[in-house]
Amino acid sequence: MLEDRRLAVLRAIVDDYVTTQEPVGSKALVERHNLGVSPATIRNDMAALEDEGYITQPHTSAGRVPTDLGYRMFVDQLSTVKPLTSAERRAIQSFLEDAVDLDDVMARTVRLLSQVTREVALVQYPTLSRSSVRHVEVVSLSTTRILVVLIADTGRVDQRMLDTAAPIDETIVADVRARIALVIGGRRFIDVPDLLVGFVESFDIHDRAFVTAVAAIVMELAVEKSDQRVMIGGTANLTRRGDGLPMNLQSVLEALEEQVVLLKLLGEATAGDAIMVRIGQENSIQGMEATSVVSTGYARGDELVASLGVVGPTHMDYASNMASVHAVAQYLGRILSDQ
Amino acid sequence: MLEDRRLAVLRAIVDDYVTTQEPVGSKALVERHNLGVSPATIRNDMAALEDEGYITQPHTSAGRVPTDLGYRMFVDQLSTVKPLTSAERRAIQSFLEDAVDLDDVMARTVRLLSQVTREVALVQYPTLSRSSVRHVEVVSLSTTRILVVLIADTGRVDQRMLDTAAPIDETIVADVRARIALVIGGRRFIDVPDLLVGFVESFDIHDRAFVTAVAAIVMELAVEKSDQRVMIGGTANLTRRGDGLPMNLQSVLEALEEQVVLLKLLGEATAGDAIMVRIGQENSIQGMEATSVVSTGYARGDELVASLGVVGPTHMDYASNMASVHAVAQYLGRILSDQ
DNA sequence: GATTGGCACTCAGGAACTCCGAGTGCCAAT
DNA sequence: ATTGGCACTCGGAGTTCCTGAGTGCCAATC
Repeated sequence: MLEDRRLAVLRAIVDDYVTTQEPVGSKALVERHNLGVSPATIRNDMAALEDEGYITQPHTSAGRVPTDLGYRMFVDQLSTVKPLTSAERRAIQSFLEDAVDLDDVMARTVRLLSQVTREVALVQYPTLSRSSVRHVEVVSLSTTRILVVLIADTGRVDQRMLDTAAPIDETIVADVRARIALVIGGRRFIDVPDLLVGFVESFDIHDRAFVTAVAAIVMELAVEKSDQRVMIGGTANLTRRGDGLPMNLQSVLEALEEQVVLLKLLGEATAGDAIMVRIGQENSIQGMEATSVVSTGYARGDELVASLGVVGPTHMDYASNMASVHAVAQYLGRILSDQ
Repeated sequence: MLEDRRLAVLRAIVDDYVTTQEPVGSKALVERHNLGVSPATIRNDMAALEDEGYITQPHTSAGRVPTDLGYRMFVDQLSTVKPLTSAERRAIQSFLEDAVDLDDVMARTVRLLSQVTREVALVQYPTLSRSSVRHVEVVSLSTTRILVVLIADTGRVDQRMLDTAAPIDETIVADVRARIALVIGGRRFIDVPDLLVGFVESFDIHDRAFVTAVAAIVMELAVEKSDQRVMIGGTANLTRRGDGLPMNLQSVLEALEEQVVLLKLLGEATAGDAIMVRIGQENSIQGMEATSVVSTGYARGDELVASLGVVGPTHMDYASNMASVHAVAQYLGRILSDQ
């Protein structure tokens, strides 16, 4: 009972602080939420919560503000994911299904997510490693220039240029194209390195330098470059909050320009399709100590292929954002699988 | 003589204001620049400059600040483009020439430009219209799903998915692939629509629905989508200025999220390889009334293929930024042509 | 006619000060 | 355990004052 009320108080504090952005006091709390007790009682609870590290005072004689730990507790208590309204669902669906290609799907998703949550949205491109090679193309652009293109069954296309020392004959290019397609076509990206064992040796010794280079590029495309892309949108939302920005805008913007950082932010979310929330300092990235990340994986069919999520201040609306992230991930998965 | 000094005064005001960000007064002016006259004389000149609309006072009894018109005059007077140091040149060159493919070149360029100028950098992907088709590929991903890929001689790759109503036979796909490659391979993108006249009719009537769809996509890729991509970077630089931000950060960030807006910003710069500067309100885009754009075209070989530039507050360092934009455009062109 | 020193005037912005009220902790009573 | 009472704290809003950088104008000078 006592414990119950304390949790209710914490929840109420987070609620109020998220909406008003101002430290919340005991009196305001009993007025707005109908807890059936007096302010004095609440004060006792608040003192206890402060001792336990869930809330803090910006200065003596001011209301309380949740700490990272407080948000954490709050989020952990959130069991029921608030469902979206049917209007929202319709909007999401129709917005996404007009997409014409993978880039478009990603672009629409990031836009959608940032508009719905009013936070910064991140969407990772489907990873190649778990999908397979739909098509591989080797094209000569000039006598010393070759373009290698890999097309995944997710619709993702990656290409890479190759400059050779000596001119390459078109017949060899055609030969390589045909044979490499035979070897890795339809196979999983993750198996590509194994499949290419011995591939180079099957060619005439004169051509091996070239074939080796092509094989290296294919491997690079299939493995190393396989999850390098993240799309970002809604950065303008960082400035939306009332001036009381608890985070350094510049450092956040800087961090968000690094693909590597974005991948790290999302990458830690790969554990299943659960919704992951990283709050403030739980997040190890330089310059993002005062931000939270809500993310989850999304699937194509029944395979997780990548992650998406939002980044915002620690005093974000976790409940809504978790619901939105969840819903968008669901619909994105559906779109990817349908098509 | 008199006119000369007025210009010198304007130049000095812009110089000082750009560095200090504070209204500049007559006394400070004679101290910092060695104009051989007294403050009183400068005051007269300043009054005249104000009458002519080149400078203004934020409030009575404060120093002067350049107006958009003042910056315009200043920029027009800048004849000599300040050359970069040889160290800077080396840095640019080595940074750009490590790029592995077109995406990488663009990413490096945008990063470079934003770091050198400390402004927001924009780089447009090479336009297709003036380049030619290096390769066209039609691949069936499934029986009702076709992927069309167009590769330009600039190294740019565009793809587009097509869902068909009825299943398509692989032999037809191969036929279309071969014949369309024959028709438009090696030709200029700009000529593609003409070349495709009568193409559909050369097929069996049963296949025309499919062929029409493919042709439509090829045309779309070749023409409509031909200059749709702009890369952006360095948005964190928007927050760098001392708090006295004369522009609304949010509206600028919002505007910069719209590809269309970016294209418009750069698109107006296509006139030759001259450096174009659009100052404040000269720029018609919503939300960017307090920003300036410095941009120029860049060439591949001797053909202009697209534009790049920087966006920043009207009180940017025009001389340096113009030099940087010019230099980066030069080197980018060189890299694109070399390879 | 251009330049200059002198001078009265303006006014934004910082410093110092006051004051209010939301909020707290603690305690005795219930 | 809860509550009303009460003394205490202190950030922030509001006010006032003051300074100094900067101006415009004018008469004197070159």
